[in-house]
Amino acid sequence: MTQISASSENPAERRSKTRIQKENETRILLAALEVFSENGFRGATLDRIAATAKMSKPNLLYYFKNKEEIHVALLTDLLDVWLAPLREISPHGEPADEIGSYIRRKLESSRQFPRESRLFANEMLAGAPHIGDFLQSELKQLVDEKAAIFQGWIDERRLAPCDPRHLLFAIWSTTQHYADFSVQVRHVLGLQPGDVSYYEEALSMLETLFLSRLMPPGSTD
Amino acid sequence: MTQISASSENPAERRSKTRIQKENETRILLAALEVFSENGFRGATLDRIAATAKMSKPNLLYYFKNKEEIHVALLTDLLDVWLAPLREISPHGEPADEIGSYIRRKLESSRQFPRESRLFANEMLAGAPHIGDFLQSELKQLVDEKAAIFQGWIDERRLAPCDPRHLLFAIWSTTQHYADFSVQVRHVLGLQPGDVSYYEEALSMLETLFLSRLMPPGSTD
DNA sequence: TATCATTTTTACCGTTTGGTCAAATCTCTT
DNA sequence: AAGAGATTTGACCAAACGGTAAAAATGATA
Repeated sequence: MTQISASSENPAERRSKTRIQKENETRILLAALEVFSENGFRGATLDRIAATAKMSKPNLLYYFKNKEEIHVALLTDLLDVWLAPLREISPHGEPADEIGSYIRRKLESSRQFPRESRLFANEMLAGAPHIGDFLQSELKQLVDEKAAIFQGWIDERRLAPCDPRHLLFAIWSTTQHYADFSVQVRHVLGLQPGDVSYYEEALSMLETLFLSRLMPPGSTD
Repeated sequence: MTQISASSENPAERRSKTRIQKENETRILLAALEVFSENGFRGATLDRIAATAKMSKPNLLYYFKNKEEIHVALLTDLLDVWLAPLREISPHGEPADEIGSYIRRKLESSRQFPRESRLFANEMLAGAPHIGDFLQSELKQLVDEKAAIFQGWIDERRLAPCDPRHLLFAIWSTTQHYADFSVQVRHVLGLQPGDVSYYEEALSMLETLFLSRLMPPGSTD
C-alpha cells in the first residue's frame, strides 16, 4: 500500500493524468473531431474514430466509456471556443468597431476551427440533443446581455433600428458559412480542395455588408 | 399476353406508375426527408425510414433498390427547389428590388422547406459526396451568370463594390440559417419547439442589412 | 370470377456496430 | 530487478444494419 491514487477506476476520474493518458485522450479527441464533424453523431462510428486515432477500439474505450462521452467532451471544449468571440463585445467601444472586431474574430474562428464549426452545425441539424440546455441557458443569457448593448446603441442612434438578436444571427450565419459550407464555396469559386484563400474576400464582403452600406444612397431609403 | 407493360422489372423503371406506386414512393420520400435531414446520410437508417413511412423495410426496398437511391432521389428533387429563387434574378430590375425579392424568396423557401434545407446542409457538411458535380457545374454556372449581373450593377454604381459571389454567399447563409439552425434560433429567442414566428423579424433584419444600412451615415465611411 | 401482375410479408443473411472481458504487455517507481 | 499499476490487445457478444429470396396476399382487368 504505497500509493494513494485511486485504483481500479475509470482513467478519466483519476486524480492526476499520466503522460500516456494525456497524449491518448488528445489523439482520440482529435480523431473524433474529424469523424463527428463530417458525419454527425449518429453517422460516426467508434471503429472509424479508433482507426483515425491509430488505436484499437477497446483501447479507445479504455479512455472514454462510450461514444457519447467522447462527443460530449468535444462539445464541452467547443462551447468555450464558440462563446469567446461574443464575450469580448464591449458596450464602451464604437458600434462599428465592436461589430467589426466581432466579425473578424468569428471569421478567424471559422478559418482556424472549421471542424469545430461543422461539429456544432451537425449538432444543430440533429436538433441539438446534447447541447439544448446550453443554448437555453448560457448562450441565451449571453445573447440577452449583448443584445442589450446593441439596443443601447440603437436607442442612442448609433446603430440602425433592428432586432439585435437577429443581427447576431446574421453575423453567426455569414461567418460560419465559410467553415460549414466550405465545399460549396470552393466549388462555386472554382478552387482546389484545400484552398481557403477566400477568407480575405469574405472579410471584405462582410465589412461592406455590416459596416458600410450595400445600396447607394437614395436607392431605397 | 394482353398487357405490353414491362413486367419483372424494377417498379421505378416501369412505363407508367400505379396509383399505389405513386402513393408509396411519396410516403417513402417524405419519411426519408425527415430522417436524412436530421441525421445525414450515414446517420440515417432504412429501418427508421421504413418505420416513419409505416412500411416494412423489404417493402420499402421494393420501391427503391437501396439507401443511396432514396437519398439521390431526394437531392435531385431538392436541387430544383434550391436553384429556383436564384434563377429569377433579372438584370433588368433595380438592384434593391431584385436583391430584396431574392431574399424574400430564399427566406420563404427556408420557412416552407426547412427539412429540405437541412438535407442540403447535411450533404454540405459531409463534403457534398453526392452533389459535388452539381455544385461544380450547374450551380457554378448559374452563380457566374448572376454574379455578372451584380457586377454590371456595381460598374454602373448602382451597387456597392463587392465580390458578387460572396454577396450571394451572405444571402444564402443568412436565409438558410433560419431553417438549418432553427433550434438555436428558438432557444435563444425563448420560443416553443414548433414556433416559427421569428420569420417576420428575420425578414425585417435582412432588409435592413442588405437593402438599407446598418451603420448611421458618417460612422465609418 | 378467373387470371395475371403488383404489392406485401416472413424469414432470413452477412456485415457492421457499440461495447465487454480477461489476459497479456508495458511503464513507472522503489 | 521486482512489484504494482497502467495500458494494450484479441476474442468475443448481442443488437442494429443494409439488403435478399420466395412465398403469400392483394389489386386490376377481362
